[in-house]
Amino acid sequence: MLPRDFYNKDTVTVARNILGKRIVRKIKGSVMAGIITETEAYRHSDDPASHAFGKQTDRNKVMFGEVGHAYVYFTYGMHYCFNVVARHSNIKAGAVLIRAIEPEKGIKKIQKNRGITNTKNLTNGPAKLTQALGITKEHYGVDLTQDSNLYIEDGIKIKKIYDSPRVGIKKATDKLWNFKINIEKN
DNA sequence: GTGCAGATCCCCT
DNA sequence: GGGGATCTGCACG
Repeated sequence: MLPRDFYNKDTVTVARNILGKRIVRKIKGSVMAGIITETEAYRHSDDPASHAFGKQTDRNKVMFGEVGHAYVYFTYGMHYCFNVVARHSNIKAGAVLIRAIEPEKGIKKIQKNRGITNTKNLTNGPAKLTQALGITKEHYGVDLTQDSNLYIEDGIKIKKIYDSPRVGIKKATDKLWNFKINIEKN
């Protein structure tokens, strides 16, 4: 697993550094894993698009807690999104949204969870990958630096990172806090 | 290939 | 009571 201090840096820095790392998910003996290919940074008082922009609430409290834990939230009435709490210690809250992964292990299980068999659209979206890996609100607050049924470990080396505006938000669209890599050309 | 409507729950005001 | 860090299917052409 990645150590705790990997997440104890500026949220934007962690969002870049975590590209190419591997998410591992274990369910009853079967193992799924994938390489992180797209992320977004969400910070605190300087980021109106962040769930932690305002005060601390029951929903966002994990973003104010210890780094390296999972922040899972439910949205649009049917989807879960998966974040990792990460911030420099002089900032109160922050998290990195995992938007896409490249499937490596357990593709059959992933296809079953998604209910489709094609390989392109399996995990290329924030709600798709949570469905694919079976991540739900039961993972809210889970420590990702411990060996459990969900954690993050070192992965592959990265060459080029592409910076873009974040997706699906209406505030702070000037910030280029969406980061992705191209595995094919890596 | 593009674009839009519908699904449908939880949290915050 | 309103809107959201989304995905899918269907319509159109």
